[in-house]
Amino acid sequence: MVRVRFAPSPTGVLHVGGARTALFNWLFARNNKGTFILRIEDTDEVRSTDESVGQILESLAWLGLDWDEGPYFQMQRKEIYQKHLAQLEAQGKAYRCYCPPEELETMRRLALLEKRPPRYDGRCRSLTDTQRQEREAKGSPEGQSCAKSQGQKHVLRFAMPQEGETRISDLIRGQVCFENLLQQDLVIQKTSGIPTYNFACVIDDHLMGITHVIRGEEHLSNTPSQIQIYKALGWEPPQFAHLSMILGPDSAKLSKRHGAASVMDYKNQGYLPQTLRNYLALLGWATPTSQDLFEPEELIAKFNLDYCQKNPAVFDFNKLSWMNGIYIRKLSKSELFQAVKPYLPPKSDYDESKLEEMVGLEQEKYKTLADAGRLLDFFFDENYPYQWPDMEGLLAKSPNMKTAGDCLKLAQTLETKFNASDNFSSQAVEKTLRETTQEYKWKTSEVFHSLRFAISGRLQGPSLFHMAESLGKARVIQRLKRFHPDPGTSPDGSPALLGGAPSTTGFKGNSPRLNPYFLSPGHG
RNA sequence: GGCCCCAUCGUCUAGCGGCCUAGGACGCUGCCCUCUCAAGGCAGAGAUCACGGGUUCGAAUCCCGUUGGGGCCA
Repeated sequence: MVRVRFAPSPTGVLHVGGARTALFNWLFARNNKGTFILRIEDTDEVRSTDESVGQILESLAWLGLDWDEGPYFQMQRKEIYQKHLAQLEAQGKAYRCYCPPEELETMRRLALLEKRPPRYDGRCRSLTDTQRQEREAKGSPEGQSCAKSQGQKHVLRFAMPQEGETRISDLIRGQVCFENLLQQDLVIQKTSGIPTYNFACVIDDHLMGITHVIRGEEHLSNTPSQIQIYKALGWEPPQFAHLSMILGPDSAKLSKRHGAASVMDYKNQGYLPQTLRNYLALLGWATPTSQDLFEPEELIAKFNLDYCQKNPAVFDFNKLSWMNGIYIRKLSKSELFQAVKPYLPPKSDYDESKLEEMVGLEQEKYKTLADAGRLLDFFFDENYPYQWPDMEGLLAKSPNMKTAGDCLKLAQTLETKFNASDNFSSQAVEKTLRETTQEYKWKTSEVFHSLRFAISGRLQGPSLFHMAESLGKARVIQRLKRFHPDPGTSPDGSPALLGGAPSTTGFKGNSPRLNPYFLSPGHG
């Protein structure tokens, strides 16, 4: 029976590297009909926070990675570690070290200076009983954690075997060999009495019956020490699988610097959980056919540790965006609307069904949900500007429409026609437009683009007829009245060349990063 | 500094001794579709498989070394 765990330290947000580890564990468990356990490794009493625990749980839930057991908290299991710590000490497999932190620091510096590996020399290992009593009496070390109430006068170090080697049969990397003599006697219990990460991890993995430890490559170097602890306790180590790292575009470890590093960053920027899950699965894992897109069940069915990649993977924001577009297009209109809603202006004159219709018009263009701003802003802003260079561009491409005045005339014609008709469905709008094209003997594009420009201030947008229908007759006519393609014809006489009055809604599309709606969904 | 890991198009990767004149995907370029932008379809550019030695009839694939990147000790 497969039992795996994800064991984050609650010292910050859940990063994509951690999320990928969680995902692979989860996939492995589900694929093998095994158990996925969540364990919070909060033994770093200084840096661990409840807030971080909350964020990690929230991130996992958002990604849809549900756990079968836990969360367990290591700080609630201190007695358990205590027992095994005492056992090792009694058996002489661990010893008290009284070296003060400053002394260790000096030793390390000296070692580096002499170009030796900066490892603890094991000087406390061979202390006699009398020497030990002396140290106890003196009361060192004086580390910060020692100052705490239950501080002890020593740390406990694990006595690594001095000869032989430790072999790891890694499921991804194969045989990896470490010489025992080169491993240092690592601290397994701090002066505070709390076990260190490496120790608590071993105890829990054993006691929780973990069969496969799937974790990041950064833990590979810790593994020989951990294996020796298993042996000292008379336990069989689990199987190990060390996943390659995830890097940023500059080949450095992925971090905040690269734009988004935490799972919640991606959520807030408008990525779908199914996108991130699918994309993360592709970092360091691939099927023999290099398949890119997976249905959730398919991913579980096909997941296999044998397909894991050994070399590190660079996180490709481009591909993530492409994939997000794919998943956004797969949403139903109402799902899309619900997802995009937090990115829409908090208030507008449109009712829900109208909004849903508008959101759906641009479904194939979203890369992220936050694109709603860029894509739909003109629906909400009656004071959108007209840019003269756009008008010029329009004229340049129009053999029949010679001047801005011609454009205005067309707008007036359309205004009259729309006014005269009761039907303002997209079909009716199209009919009117095509008729007008005939009458004017212009190219369809000349007429269509002119109307688009007049009623939205843009040359790009959704299907013109549907866009008009969504805006509604009254609004379209109002916008046509407002249309002023050049300064001479501006209805209020103000210079219209470089755009109209400032936006009243604050919902402007060209610089989404500056707009609060795009930064935080759920605003307002 | 020591130990450990890694090395195929810009990126994610397929490949596990002959099917490879190296396949797919993102991105890029062009064409088609089209009321614009997208989406979609088609085509194209892009990798002397890090380098140097071996082993073999034959190597991207196995071995050794070098270089480069990363991790741990921190």
